[in-house]
Amino acid sequence: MERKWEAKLKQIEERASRYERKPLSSVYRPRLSKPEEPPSIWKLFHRQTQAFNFVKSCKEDVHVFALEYKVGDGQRIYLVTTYAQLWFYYKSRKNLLHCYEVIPENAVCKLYFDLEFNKLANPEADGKKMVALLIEHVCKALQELYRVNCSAEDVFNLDSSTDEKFSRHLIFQLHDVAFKDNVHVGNFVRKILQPAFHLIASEDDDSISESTGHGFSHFPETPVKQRISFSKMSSDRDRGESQTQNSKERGRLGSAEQSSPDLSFLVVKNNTGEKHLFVDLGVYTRNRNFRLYKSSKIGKQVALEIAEDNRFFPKQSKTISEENQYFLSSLVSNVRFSDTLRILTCDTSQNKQKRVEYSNSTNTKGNIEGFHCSPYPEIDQFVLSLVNKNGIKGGIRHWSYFFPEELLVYDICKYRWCENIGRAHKSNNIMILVDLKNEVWYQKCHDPVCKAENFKSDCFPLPAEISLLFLFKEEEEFTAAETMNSDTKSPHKPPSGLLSEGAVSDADWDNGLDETDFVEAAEDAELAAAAEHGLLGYCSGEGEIPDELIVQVLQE
DNA sequence: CAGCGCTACCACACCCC
DNA sequence: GGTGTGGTAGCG
Repeated sequence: MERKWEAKLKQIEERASRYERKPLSSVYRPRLSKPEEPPSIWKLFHRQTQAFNFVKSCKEDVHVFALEYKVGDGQRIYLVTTYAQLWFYYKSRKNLLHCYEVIPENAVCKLYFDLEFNKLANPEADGKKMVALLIEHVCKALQELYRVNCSAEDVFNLDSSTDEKFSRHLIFQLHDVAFKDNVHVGNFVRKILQPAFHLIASEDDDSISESTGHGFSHFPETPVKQRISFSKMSSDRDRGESQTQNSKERGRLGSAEQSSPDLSFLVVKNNTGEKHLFVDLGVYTRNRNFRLYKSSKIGKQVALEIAEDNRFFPKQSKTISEENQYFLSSLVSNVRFSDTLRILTCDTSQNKQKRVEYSNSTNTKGNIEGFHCSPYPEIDQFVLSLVNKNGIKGGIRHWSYFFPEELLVYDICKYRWCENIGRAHKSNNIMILVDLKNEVWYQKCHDPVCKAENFKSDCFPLPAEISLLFLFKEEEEFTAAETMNSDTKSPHKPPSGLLSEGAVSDADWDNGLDETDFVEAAEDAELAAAAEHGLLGYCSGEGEIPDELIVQVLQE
């Protein structure tokens, strides 16, 4: 949502400055293109958002490419055209020398890797062998996690190495299988490379050989650099998950084999001697520019060419040249549509947690926690009503839910009234505890004195409407969780316009709908159901709620 | 006239010991 | 010293 606002704002500002520079002529004359003209689409934009807006307005199957045009500062312009037309002008390699595919955010795409290491800093590294081992590991993971069969023959292997640098792009050509988008690809890649992270976390050089073969028992307590994307909030849970994942993997690989995949071959040194992974994890961001087959970086001579050890060979075609086939295969977001296309997803534990928070609590064994608002907005409302008294507007700083006890613990901010001392604490915050099992609430606090005597206020019954509502909501959430589950598990067809071969209809454009909206709509279904009862809570970013809304809820 | 999307890093505030 | 936050240089 925030992203959309930012993008919209940026667009508006951009438009404003454009009109200031070039005001509209007094008479606006729209022109129609001649119907007999062949469809030729070749449009350049200075701004990526403009390029994507044009793509959306286009009936044809067009795509955004980035062209480097100034040496040094990596400045790019954006080209919108079809794959066929780009290839027509591109194939001669006389112009368009520094082209990048823009892998659109939220677009279905292939599994891909950017691999590199400094040859001088890693004189003993055998790049080809490392690529082969990586492919093997990835194929195994695809089989284990998604039951997808593939081998090195399905991996288009492109080389862009120099004397100093070993550099490869791998683009997986899976049959009837693609990822939901490149962020999911990144999640998948990080997940399957997890065992390698602890190898680079340690400082001493001997740890590589030492730690291999010991399996996963030496996971570092602190998340290493690459895992920074996982939030602090979910790190414990995430660690737990990776452990179970690892033990599963251990089981599947069998006891005869090593207890865990040996990924030490992925560890390389950069030119300052620091340990890094052979796999570049920085290429799975939104609208990532990925260099095209036969393109070079501006200012450099080396283009991406088919690697010596490439084992992928496209199908022979009478209408499409072999080179064109390779070109099309190299495009990450060129996913062939089929009725049996499977879309793979890989959420981070952060995203998973979001789902868990709003789904049936019995699905999860561990306790959950969060900030500002819990999965029970009505209870949040009630708690907020308790801490909004005498002109003091308290808020929810943090909440935790303990499953066995069915206990919601709210850390309150700003409001510090303590029943124990009969006044507000000066520097310590209080807690409100909601016991869902016994349908009561009570107060405790962080004050050391109160803590020492294990102070707990009297229990007060929860309002009947909250207890009742809780029962209702549990039922709704159960069904909602079920639907969500089947949705994510079963391979589903994305809405048309999402696939690279489908065009976005004008209707979609007018509605401003995109794939994210569909997903959000589905996830909000249960909240919408709650809203129908007129009791849905309301949470601002600050955890503060308009008074009139609280009143409304309490009256009901 | 005009790139984009991050992350790593730093400075700083705040809190609690 | 631990932890959160806000701003930014610089990387991919």
